[in-house]
Amino acid sequence: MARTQGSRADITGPLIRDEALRLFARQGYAAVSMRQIASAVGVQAGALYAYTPDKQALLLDLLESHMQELLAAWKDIPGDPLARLERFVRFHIDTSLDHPDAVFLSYMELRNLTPENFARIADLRNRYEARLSAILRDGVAAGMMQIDDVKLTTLALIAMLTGVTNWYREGGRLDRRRIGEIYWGLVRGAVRAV
Amino acid sequence: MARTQGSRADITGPLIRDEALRLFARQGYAAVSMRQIASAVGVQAGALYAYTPDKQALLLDLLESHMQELLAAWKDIPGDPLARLERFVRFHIDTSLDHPDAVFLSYMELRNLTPENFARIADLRNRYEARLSAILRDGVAAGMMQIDDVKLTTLALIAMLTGVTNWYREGGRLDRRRIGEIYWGLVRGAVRAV
DNA sequence: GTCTATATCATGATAGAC
DNA sequence: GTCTATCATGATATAGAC
Repeated sequence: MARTQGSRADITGPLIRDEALRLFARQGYAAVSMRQIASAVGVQAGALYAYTPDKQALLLDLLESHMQELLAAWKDIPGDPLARLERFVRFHIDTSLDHPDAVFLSYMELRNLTPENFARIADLRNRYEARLSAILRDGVAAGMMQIDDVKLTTLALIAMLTGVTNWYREGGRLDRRRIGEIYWGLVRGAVRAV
Repeated sequence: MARTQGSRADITGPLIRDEALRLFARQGYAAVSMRQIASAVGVQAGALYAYTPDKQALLLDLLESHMQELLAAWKDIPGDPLARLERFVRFHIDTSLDHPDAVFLSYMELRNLTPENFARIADLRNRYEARLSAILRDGVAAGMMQIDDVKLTTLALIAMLTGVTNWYREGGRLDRRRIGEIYWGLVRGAVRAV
């Protein structure tokens, strides 16, 4: 028995997520219509509702799976806090540049989440920040870093690293490896591990 | 001769700008309706159009005057590059905390500007960043700082400093002076001026 | 300068055919 | 699973009275 007209359930779902992420990041959640997403996917607007109950659930899904992926991807290693910090810096930059749209969404569209959904994302974000805080604390304890305030330094460093997505362009003046080196130099100095 | 009904031209203009800034920052440009702004001001939606030709012009006006104010407020001083850098750090943090909504808008709603309007804001932003780059270059020339890449370091530091608006809450654990100290410590280390 | 009323259009979401 | 058609709502912006 042949499929019904134009059914492509296997690829439509991921496509909706991809296009929604791209459009939300470029124009903002509120500025993007369901018709616009549907058009980018190549279906009619009504078809989207076979995959998501509503627009808000689509946003939550994008943010939540990004944060889950981020948490799952980072594997700390035992040993020298300085080596762990360098790995974190390069990991965070690489991941941010691999998923610039998701990173942008994560910082910009939290306010468009319902309070309950916001709490879920904030919790995931806190767990990620705690990974960096742990490294900094260990570095201080080992006498290898000098840090006035671990919590503030965590937030400051993450803001600095995430900022690469604001200006990085593929094929630009600096490649990723070089960017990682420069930022690692800044971070190493900031924690007085020169 | 008495004024016509409810006319308050002297205060309505600034009020519209204040409320629009507040609402745009909290909900996003696209998510805020002209009715919503009017309601916050205490007039009907139609009255807004006596002050702005349209919603886009209102956004441009807010962003442009914020950047102009920022540029006008920063006065560099001759002398020790390190002292100049410290002043810049404290200035940027204080200004960001004084105008958190405008700072947020400046980073967030550029994408909702028309290309022409975007170019105007980007130009102002570049001029501001150039102020910091100049200090860093002087610091390197004087042998007081070690910086791999002045342009990148400029962007990294500004992203870090601006990040305070993401978590700062009036009356929180740390006051502004202490925050300034901590960030200055991070910056001083990052440029190897320990 | 502000109000009321309205023109025009786009939106999120749903119903039912296939 | 997708389409077409549609409902109900709310958007920007304008016109004309006061």
